Amino acid sequence: MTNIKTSMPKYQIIGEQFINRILNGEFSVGDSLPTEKELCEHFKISRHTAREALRYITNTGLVERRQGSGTNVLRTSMPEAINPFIGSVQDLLQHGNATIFKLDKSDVVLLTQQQAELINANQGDTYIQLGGIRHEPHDKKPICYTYIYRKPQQDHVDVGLKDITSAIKTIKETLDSNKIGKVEQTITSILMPELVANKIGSESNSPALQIIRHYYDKGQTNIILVSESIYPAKRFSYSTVLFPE
Amino acid sequence: MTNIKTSMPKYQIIGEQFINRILNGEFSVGDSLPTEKELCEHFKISRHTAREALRYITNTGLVERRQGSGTNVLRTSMPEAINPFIGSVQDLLQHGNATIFKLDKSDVVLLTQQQAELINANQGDTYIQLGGIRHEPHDKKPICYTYIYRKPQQDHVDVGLKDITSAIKTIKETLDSNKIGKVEQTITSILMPELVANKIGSESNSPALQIIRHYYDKGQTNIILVSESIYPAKRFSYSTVLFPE
DNA sequence: ACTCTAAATTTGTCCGGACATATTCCACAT
DNA sequence: ATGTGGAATATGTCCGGACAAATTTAGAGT
Repeated sequence: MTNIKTSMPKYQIIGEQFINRILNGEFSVGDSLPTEKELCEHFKISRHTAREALRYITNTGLVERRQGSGTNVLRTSMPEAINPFIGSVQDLLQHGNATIFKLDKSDVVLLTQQQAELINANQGDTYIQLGGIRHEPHDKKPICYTYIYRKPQQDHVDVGLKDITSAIKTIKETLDSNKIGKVEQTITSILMPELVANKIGSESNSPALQIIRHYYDKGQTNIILVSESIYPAKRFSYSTVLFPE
Repeated sequence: MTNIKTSMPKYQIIGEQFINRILNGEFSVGDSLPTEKELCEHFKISRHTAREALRYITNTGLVERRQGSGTNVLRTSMPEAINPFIGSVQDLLQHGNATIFKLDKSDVVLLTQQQAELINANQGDTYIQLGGIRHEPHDKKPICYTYIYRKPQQDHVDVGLKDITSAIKTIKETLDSNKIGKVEQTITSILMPELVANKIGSESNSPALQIIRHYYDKGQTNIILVSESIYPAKRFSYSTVLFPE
């Protein structure tokens, strides 16, 4: 699966090539990559393009460049992608806005025992369930699969969620930071369900992070909605910073 | 404190300027930064330098660039510099004090590739490694297995850790709350290693939560020690509450 | 064998230009 | 109003060149 797309820019083609060679063990830690000049001559490209290719590789964190010295291999495996520190509701929503949510399904369901436990509800309750994939912006790489649950409350939000065309817009309006009192968040470890694995291009039964969030209103008593997100652990982890006092 | 250093490159000076303006609230989320052309004209620079400046800003994660559209503000605070308050270090230590840590092993080890990646160190480095089981005080059921890593620093802490009889006391003293500046915490999902599974009576290869904590000193530059805890997901999850700022 | 210096190497910064591609905007037709 | 198409705008890719700054290498001298 090198690349079907011929439309990839030169620097990216060359960059990907070296990234793969590093990951495949053709370069060891400490080894030097070709210099800009060597890349120019070998690939018949301008120095600018060679530099862009090396920058592309550097951005993965696999190599390091030092003026006067060259480009050296730092690691031979992809560093884990770490999600940005989320410390407040604002951070959470900003993170949501910085990524793209692609709706996959919209249903009204009767909660199974398992689902009910997850979202602290009762088995057999009727809930609106949305499912979707969260992507990096302008990148096809999926971040996670997210289910959104909402207890029907016979209001305009219900109507908006049930209609696929307005569902995302409705979610964004509902999760406005000045409508939210608090968010309870529970993180645990599960095995990637096959259904989700297929949709986000991950491996079934591999370790996965499951983050469940309960969004409460300003009064902190009513649950606005509940989300369940499943992240492949190979690519993502959850980081926080704690300060004394 | 604009810059005493006149040796900063143009793109960086301009980039820093806009980063500060974003952090100071001069731009809101969704606002557009000047276009490349506008930067060129305003600062009398080439398009290349303008692009480098915008790339410099983009690398902070504060803005996003889209072809044909422009440069838009994604967030107005530095992802790493936020003051999140998910729980305090005190809470963490309190929990630690309320449980019993039973030392299982004490060694000086050369870090494997995997271990080095975990604790952000270099492969082959010498580290003091402690392993132990954390119990509830009135319950024999183990909570988690914890590894503690410390880079030898030729001080009394080293000596204390290496001696089994004083190791636990030394850990408690070292992690005294008024010696700690911050704790960075990373949570991910793994499969329960067989070695750990046996010791805490869990199932091998079942989903597990792995929490890695980096304890920094008051200056927030030196790592005092690193801990890695493995929890069986069937029994434990990690919960936090987020509030609006 | 060693040190110091100068040259060569390599990346960093900055300028100029050209065309490609994605988005936005507006006039025009429906 | 609606939407369709093309112009204007904005970023992306790629080329050429020049000099600066850091590092490495090689050589001269002791």
